[in-house]
This record gives sequence, structure tokens and C-alpha cells, in this order.
Amino acid sequence: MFEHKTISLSDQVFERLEDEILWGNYQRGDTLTEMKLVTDLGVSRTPIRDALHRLEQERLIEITPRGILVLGVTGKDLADIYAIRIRIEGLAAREAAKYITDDQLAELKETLELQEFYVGKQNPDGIKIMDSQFHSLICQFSGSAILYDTIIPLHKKIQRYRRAAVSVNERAQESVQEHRAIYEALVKRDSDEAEHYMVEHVRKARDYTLQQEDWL
Amino acid sequence: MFEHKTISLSDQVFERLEDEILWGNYQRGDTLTEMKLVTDLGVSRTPIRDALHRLEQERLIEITPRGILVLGVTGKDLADIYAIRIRIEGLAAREAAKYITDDQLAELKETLELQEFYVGKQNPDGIKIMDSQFHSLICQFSGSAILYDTIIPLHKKIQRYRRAAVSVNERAQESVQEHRAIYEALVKRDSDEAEHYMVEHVRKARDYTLQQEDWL
DNA sequence: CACGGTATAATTGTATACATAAATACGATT
DNA sequence: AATCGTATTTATGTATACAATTATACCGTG
Repeated sequence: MFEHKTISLSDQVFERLEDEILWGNYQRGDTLTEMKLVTDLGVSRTPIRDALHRLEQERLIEITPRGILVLGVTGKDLADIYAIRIRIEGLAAREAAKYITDDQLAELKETLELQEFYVGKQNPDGIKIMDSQFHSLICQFSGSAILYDTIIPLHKKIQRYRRAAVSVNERAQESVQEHRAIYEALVKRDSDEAEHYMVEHVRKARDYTLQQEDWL
Repeated sequence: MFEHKTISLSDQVFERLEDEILWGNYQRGDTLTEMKLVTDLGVSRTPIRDALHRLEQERLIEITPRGILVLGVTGKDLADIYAIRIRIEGLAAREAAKYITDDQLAELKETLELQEFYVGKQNPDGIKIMDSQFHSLICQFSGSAILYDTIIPLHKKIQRYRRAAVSVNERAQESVQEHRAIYEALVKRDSDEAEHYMVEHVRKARDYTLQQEDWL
């Protein structure tokens, strides 16, 4: 069994529409129809319907007999997501510290150094990608598929605001330093310290993000 | 706009298959095909494919070019889910305590009393349903859609084990008492107490559940 | 008898035709 | 002029036909 999994049109449409919504190109209250997406995206209704039903399951849209309503992410969602992240993302760091391998540490180090590089270049897109990857890797290395599936969707939903945060050079520098502290704790395989620095990191990210009132 | 949302075949197939997997009728490693489901369920491929893609998104199955692999819930998942619940379900109780209305308290009370009734009757199915509803209501009353969407899928994945737990009369009685403590705290609108009792409740449920080794 | 290639079958992915339901627009009627 | 009923339009839900890929079985050949 070779089992090579190709990227289906459904998946492509799903990711594209998810992005459009999460980056605000489609806003809360906008309405869509399948036929409009057919002409816009150039694929048939089948993969589009697949994608839409998955987006509905993530509560990003609502499908009604008369059209598709964009829900997106609200300001309340943003606050709620940080409240949850503060409570569980430390767990991911804690578990990762227990089981992380040298190879995984090397991968994390490279991501961290790339992030530092982009901070130096003041490249928000680069920073944001490496920031996401850093957190994503730690979730992976936690060894818990459930934890990964719980945290990553939350990250994705607020990527727009995290992108905005690291556009401010001060915050970008703080953020990467906090990442380094987490990384160093992981090198020492110190669970308590890894958890502590992760929680503090998320807390600071929340404080910074929620105080920018004009983002919603 | 009447917007009456009928229950589509896709939804019915989704819930049915989700149930079959979560209750162990389809086990990890089992393989399915769309055509088998077509003949078994008596609907066309379209709603079945919709349902399968949503199940894949929940990581309950894996769809490959040669068939469908059932993943289900592992023992590791069970432990991971409790670790997460211990960290965030108290938050749901805390938030609910802030905003809960008298009507919502009445609804919660009725659920609680029904659960007590079923415990008296030693009716595990009844207990399990009311137990689930109690937790679900508190998530609703927290006012956070994100929190609801984060916790409820975790509940669903371990419903089989929670059902088993409340089949033991001792645990069923403890459990309903713990629920009552949470309810009383909510009546007082005491956030700290509500959170405390919820965390303790989940912790005890975990201890009881994970010690039954023969469940996986 | 072993091995390789080709044909076949079985599977999911995709497109499209048809069914169904509801909102809207239009016309007739009072 | 207002209102009720009906026809039409528009939307998603469903079924089915077709495409593409790949594992498998079979047959021929060395």
C-alpha cells in the first residue's frame, strides 16, 4: 500500500476560503452562494460544498437554505481564545519537555533563529510564519494529537491579530525573546520552567493584543 | 426569512457514523468503503462523502485513495482529554457563574434532578444523558462559543467511558453529588467556588476512569 | 517454476443533472 | 389601493455519471 495522499480540490478550496475569512477578506455578515464560488474559483460544486460543510463545522460560516453566511471571528472569540490558550498551552510545553528529542530541538532552534532573523529584517510576514511554526512544533512535540487538534485551530483563528502584533517591532522583539526562554527550558528538559515561560508568553501576547482596541 | 434548517442526510449520516465509531461498533483499524456505506445506509454517495470528510476533520477516520481507515479514540487520547478538561472546564463554570440567569439555573436544576432520579433507578443510559447535558449546559451558559466548541468535542469522544463509569453505582452517586456542589455554587454566583468544584469533579472522574485499565 | 507486464477491478475525486424548498415578484381580485 | 394567491426564480440537497489512480490478478514468457 503506497497510500500517497494527493491534495484534493476540496482541501484547496477549504484552505483558500478559510484564509479569506480569517484574514478578513470575507467579513462577518457577508453572504456567499455556491454558484458564485463556482465561477470565482473555477471548480465544480462538489469540492466547494465539501469545503463549505467543513467550514461550517468550524463555525466560520453558517449554511442556510438561502445562502451562506460568513461568521468569522469576533472580538469575544479573540478574548476567549486567549483565556483558553493561557490554560492549556503551558501543558503542551510541559509535555514536550518530557519527550523532546535532539532532532526536534534542532528543528525548533532553526525556527527560532529564522524568527530572530526576520525580526532583525522587520519582516512581519516572516515573523508571523515562524512564530506560528514555533508554537505548532511544540504542540507536535507534546506527543498529544488531541492537544494539537485543540490548540492549533485556536491559533489559526487569531493569526490575523498575531500578525498585527508582531508588526510592532517592540512586541516582535519581546516575543522572540520569550520564545528563546521557552526553547532554553526545553533544552534543559525542565517541564516546570517550560510551562512557566509558555504561560507567561501567552499571557503577554494576550495583554498586548487585547489592548489594541481598534482591531475589531 | 424563515430560515428553517432541516436535518440533511449528510448530518444524519455524520451523526450515525460518529456514534458507531465512538461507541466502538467500528473499531480502530477497521476499513470501510463508500459503496459499503451506500448499501448499508441506503443513501447516495454525496451525503456519505460529506459526512466522511467531516469525520476525517475530527480525526475519527482517515480517508485514503484505497478506502477509509477507522482511527477512533485511543487510550492516550482518553488521558490527554482529561488533562485538558481539568485545565479548562473550570473556566466554563467560572464564566457561567458570572452571567447565569434564573431560567438557566432552573434548566440546570431540572437536569440535575433527573440525573438524581436515574441514579436512584440505576439507569446508566439515563444518567449518562443527564450527565452530558449538565456539562453541556454549563458550557452554553459560559457565553463562550469558543469554549463550547473546544470542550464539547472532547466530551463526545469519551462518552463511552463516561457511560461505563456511571454504570458503577458508587461512582454514579459521587458524580451526581459533585454536580450538585457545582450547581449550588452557581446559584450563589460564586465563580471561585464553581470553578473549584468543577475542577475537582473532572479530576475525580479522570482518576476513576483511568484506573479502569481494562477499558481499552 | 519464477518473474514481469498488462489488463482488470475497485476505490475515491470530480462534474453535472435533477429534486426540493422558500423567498420574491407579479397579477388578479376584492 | 391593498391583499392574497400563484408562478418564477434562486438557493442548497441529493443522486448519478464519469475520471483518475492504484492494487490485484492473470497470463505470457524466459
